[in-house]
Amino acid sequence: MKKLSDKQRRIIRFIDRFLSEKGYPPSIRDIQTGCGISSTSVVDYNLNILENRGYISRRAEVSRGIRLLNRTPTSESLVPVPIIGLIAAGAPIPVPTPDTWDVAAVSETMSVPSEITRGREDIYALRVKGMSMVDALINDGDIVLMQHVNAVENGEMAAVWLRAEKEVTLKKVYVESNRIRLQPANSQMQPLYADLDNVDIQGRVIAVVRQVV
Amino acid sequence: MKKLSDKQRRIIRFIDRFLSEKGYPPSIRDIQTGCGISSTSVVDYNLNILENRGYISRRAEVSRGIRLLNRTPTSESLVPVPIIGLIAAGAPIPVPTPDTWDVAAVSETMSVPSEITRGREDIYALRVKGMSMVDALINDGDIVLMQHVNAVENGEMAAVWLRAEKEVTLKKVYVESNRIRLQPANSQMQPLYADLDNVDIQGRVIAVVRQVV
DNA sequence: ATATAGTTAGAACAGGTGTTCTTTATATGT
DNA sequence: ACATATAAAGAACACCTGTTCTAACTATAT
Repeated sequence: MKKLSDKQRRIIRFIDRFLSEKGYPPSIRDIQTGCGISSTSVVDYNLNILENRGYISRRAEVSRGIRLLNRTPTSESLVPVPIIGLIAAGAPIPVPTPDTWDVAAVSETMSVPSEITRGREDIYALRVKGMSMVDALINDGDIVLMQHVNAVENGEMAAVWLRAEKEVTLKKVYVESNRIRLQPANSQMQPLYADLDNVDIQGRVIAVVRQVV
Repeated sequence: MKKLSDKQRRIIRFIDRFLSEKGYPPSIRDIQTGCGISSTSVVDYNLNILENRGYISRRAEVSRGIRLLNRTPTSESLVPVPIIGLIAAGAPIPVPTPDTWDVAAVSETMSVPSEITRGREDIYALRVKGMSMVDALINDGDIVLMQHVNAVENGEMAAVWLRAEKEVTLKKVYVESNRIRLQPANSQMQPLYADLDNVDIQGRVIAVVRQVV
């Protein structure tokens, strides 16, 4: 696919700016003056190219009927996720309740793009306390996005409660004949083997977010 | 403040639906037929009321110049970030250019909450290739959000290019008298010391995102 | 040079669109 | 009942705006 011309890139950027500043799309003549183009037909010409290449969509005969594609196609939005507690060694992770699901009832929330939650609704977040998860490449202060399930597919990362050790750990879970292999995210480290009835799956790890600054 | 009439609430809901479905605001006549209203002047009349009460804002004489207020107070929104390349051992990270800043010109983008970018504009993303960053608690496939700067404050995490070793590494940077201390994110690991003119600051790390499933 | 595709210019048309005016209807308060 | 404010109807106007047409101008390749 051919690259966009300088003018076409300028038009897209202008539409974007105009849209977020004013809240409605620009008319062709807005684009004309805003990008210093000599004729409306030139704008029309380049808009058609942009439409054919999938950058915008236009509604014929509709004034300001331009929309930017590929960018927030409405399906993309912010999903509020409740931060319901801590994840730390020595204590099982908090179990989400109908109450803590409620974004309004929880003191702390974060917003994540729906890209990440992908429509899954039963998602909550935990703040990591301490360095006990470094073998999972998770640092003190990181936020772990969890989904409340009590079984996971082989190879998925889960919050695992080890009954005997009284520890919660984040590992990839593989069920093998009569034991469970817990594989650290850091593939250079050795796996851990646990008895079937020594492990409780407490949730599935969806994502890890570390805000540095 | 008086309550909105049934018709006015219907109008607002219609504008909202129309906007998210089509990507551009409705015309007065769109609202008229969409809400089953008998005259454009009635729509105009009610829109003026809605504007006076702060529900919408209108641009006089501008077709479809309606915007919904009070919704997404601009404080929280999704910011598109271009993913401009890879970060891997043995090669410096790609330098963002005016071209790669342009979200429209880049093949891959991700959306992050403005919570994370906090208004900073010159932010880009890199995908981590390989396991060379495990000492920074960063895994193969993670995405690193960067800000293009060539100097950082003491203690900030930066992408550091080591000239002699021909390696890029992510470390907390501390300038000490005549050398630079590079502290791994994993505080259980030992710091590295480097000569002042052996290091290039290539960018500041804003956040790390690891999507597991 | 010649041909071809890509791009630009200017003008004009037809319909969309916000606005305004007058008249009538409905509600609200005294 | 009366006065007043609020709401609605319908029509008409003037400008906005997408579209289209023709002509000219580049650039590139043959």
